[in-house]
Amino acid sequence: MTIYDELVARGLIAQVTDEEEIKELINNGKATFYIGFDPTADSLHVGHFMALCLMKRLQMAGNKPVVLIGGGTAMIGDPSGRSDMRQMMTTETIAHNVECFKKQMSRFIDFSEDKAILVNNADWLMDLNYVEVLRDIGPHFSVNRMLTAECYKQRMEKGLSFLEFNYMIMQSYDFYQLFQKYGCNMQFGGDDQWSNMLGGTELIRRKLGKDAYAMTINLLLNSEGKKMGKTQSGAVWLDPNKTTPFDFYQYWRNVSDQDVLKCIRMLTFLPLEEIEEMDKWEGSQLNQAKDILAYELTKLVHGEEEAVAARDASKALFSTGSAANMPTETITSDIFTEGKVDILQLLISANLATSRNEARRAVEQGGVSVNGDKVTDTHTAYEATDFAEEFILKKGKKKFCKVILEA
RNA sequence: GGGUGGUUUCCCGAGUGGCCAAAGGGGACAGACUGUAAAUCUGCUGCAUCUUGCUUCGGUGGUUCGAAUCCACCACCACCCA
Repeated sequence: MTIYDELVARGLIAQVTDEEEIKELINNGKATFYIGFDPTADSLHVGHFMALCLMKRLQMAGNKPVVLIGGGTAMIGDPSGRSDMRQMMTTETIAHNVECFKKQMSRFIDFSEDKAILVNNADWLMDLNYVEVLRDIGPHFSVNRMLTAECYKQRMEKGLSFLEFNYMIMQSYDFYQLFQKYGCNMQFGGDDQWSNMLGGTELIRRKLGKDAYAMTINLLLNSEGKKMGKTQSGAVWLDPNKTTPFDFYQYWRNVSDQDVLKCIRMLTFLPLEEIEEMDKWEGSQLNQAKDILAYELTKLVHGEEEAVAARDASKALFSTGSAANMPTETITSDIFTEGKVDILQLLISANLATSRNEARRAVEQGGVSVNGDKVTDTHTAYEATDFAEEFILKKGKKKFCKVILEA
């Protein structure tokens, strides 16, 4: 099976500029391709992870990846797929994020022996001269056409600033630069990037009279059409300090029935034959598939050890198993008054509630338990000696932790 | 630059002088049912010393016994005209 066919079989490919040519190039390991990542946060998230997996797959097939970190484009902010303007980021924040990205990337992509290149578009975008760029690039873009681009459509109602409007031009310029510098003839990215990417291929054609190609991968959407990898409290991060391996595991363990197989297909490296087998599973059997998905992804992102620990902790909570790998929260004795802590304060200190009101509600509604015993009285209090033994605090069905009192 | 409309609690959105911690919906959270799924039903959703109290309705000042509601100025946003 060729790499292109595999990408199709996994449901990854969304749009391509020239299917035959792209097949020819990537199947034979002749492509030098780039994917851009704007450092808009201090950690990569699931969307980036998909792109990195795509890179890895193509790299394994002999193609050469160019990782472009958008230290320059992040100064502008991509309006694609957004209904509101991005918060402008300070130069310092961007620089910090660039460093964080670099660190995380090396976990997924092999940069040794020139097998992959990492560049930052700040290196060429920051020194551009306004008038020169206008004269050089400007004539090749039609405002009329840009305005009809899908990525700006949503913004035509809410408003689009000139700053953001220029994003497409910057991204196109990147491709043009990489084409010349590194012979980079392909750009890949999320499907929301399609119009920006086309801007680049067009610019190369007009300026250099040469062909370049673009291909987008499907965004990971759940059955309700919403982007996956987001929780109410924000993105699911790859940085273990921002999303613990356990929470990461739980996120995937809890995807809905309809989404499991899609996720396995798109995100894991499991062989397709194995996946086809799972596709036959139904009903509660899908829980196994969810476990596989969660385990595989946690392993890819955090390593095998963490994946085993997360799976273990999850078993301890939902079936039987040791409490050894449970998430822990450490408290100190300064939350004690007169040698005691009440249950409400304890919930807050263990990060299971944000206010006493919220904690009280949880207790009153019967959602809180300690070591398996339901706590019904909001005045329940504990002493230091209570924490000498195992103290497992649970709020709701899925949130819990082992509380440890620091001496 | 001119005009018009707007800014309400996580989001949408009602409220135009006291009965407003603020309708309704969504989301979130908790409970029941389940398979750590979905659907459904119930409760709940500012903070706290919790049947009392305190702080919120873009910002600042003012009118009033009393303001999310009235007035002034400022800021921001959308639309129309230039």
